[in-house]
Amino acid sequence: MNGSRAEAAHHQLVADVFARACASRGVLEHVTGRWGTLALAALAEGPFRFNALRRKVDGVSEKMLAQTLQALERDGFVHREAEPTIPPRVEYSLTALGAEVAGRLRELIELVEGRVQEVEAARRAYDEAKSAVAR
Amino acid sequence: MNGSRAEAAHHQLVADVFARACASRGVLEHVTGRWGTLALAALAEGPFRFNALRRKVDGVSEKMLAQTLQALERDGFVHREAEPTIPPRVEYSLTALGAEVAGRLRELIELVEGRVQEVEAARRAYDEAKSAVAR
DNA sequence: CTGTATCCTCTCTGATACTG
DNA sequence: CAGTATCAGAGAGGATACAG
Repeated sequence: MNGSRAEAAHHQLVADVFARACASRGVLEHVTGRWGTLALAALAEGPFRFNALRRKVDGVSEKMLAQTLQALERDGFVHREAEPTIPPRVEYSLTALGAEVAGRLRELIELVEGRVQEVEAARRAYDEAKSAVAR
Repeated sequence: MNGSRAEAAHHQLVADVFARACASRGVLEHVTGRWGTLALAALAEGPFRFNALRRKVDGVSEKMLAQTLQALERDGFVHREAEPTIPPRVEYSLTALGAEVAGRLRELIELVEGRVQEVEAARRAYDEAKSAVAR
C-alpha cells in the first residue's frame, strides 16, 4: 500500500474487510488475540524456549501457549526449531513476516499504552455520567 | 509517558506489557476484538447510525454491536450523539483518540490483508508437513 | 523439557422477545 | 429506531495427569 493509491486503498480496505473478511479475520484474530499479542511481543525481543516464553508471558497456561504458538507457526509468523535430543530443546522465533506483524502490533500497543490515562479518564467520566442518570 | 521516549518506550513497553498488562490489555482487547476492529474500521469511513452500522458490519448481532459500541464509547474511542426525538436518532463517530487507534489498526489490517496469500501458503505447507509425519 | 489428553468452568455469542 | 432482557449453545481457557 503506497503513494497515490492511498484513497483507493482505503475504500478497498473497507470492501475487503467486509467482503473477504473470512480470510483475514481468522488470521487477525490469531495475531490480536489475548495470547497471540503477548507471544508476538515477547518473541519480538528475541528467540525463546517454551518454558522461558511461558515465564515471560505471565499468566498463560501450558495449553494456551502451545495452542497459540501452533496457530502462529501454522500462519507463518513463528518459526519452531526443535532439536531431537533428550530432553528436547525447542526454540521459537519470529519469521520475517512475523517480525513485520509484531512491529505493527507494537505500534498499536505503544499508542494504547501511551493513552491509557486518557482512556481511564474517559471511563471515569462515562461511569460518572451513567450513575448521575441513575440518580 | 511523554516527550522523547523512543528508546525508553520500547524497553518500558516490554516491562509494561507484562507488568501493567492489566491496564492496557483490557483496552487492547476492546480494540482488537472481533467486533471492535470492524466497528472502528467502519467508523473510520465516517459517522453512522446504529442500524446503518449494523448493516455495514455484516454478521454482527444487535446485542454484540450495542455491547461493542458501549465498550468503545466508555474507553473514549467512540462518540455517541443521541437526539432525544421519537423515533430516536443516534449517531456514532470516532473521537480524535479513536481515529488514531483506527489508523494504527488499519495499518495492521492492511499488512495482514496484503499477506493473506503468504499465510495461506504457510498453512498449506504446515498441514502438508503434518500429514506427512502422520504417514 | 516439551508437549498432548481430559475434564470442567465460565465467558462470549446469537436468537428471540420485549421496552421506550 | 435504538436498544435491553433472557436463555441456551459453542468455544475459550485453566487444572491436572500423563506421554515421548
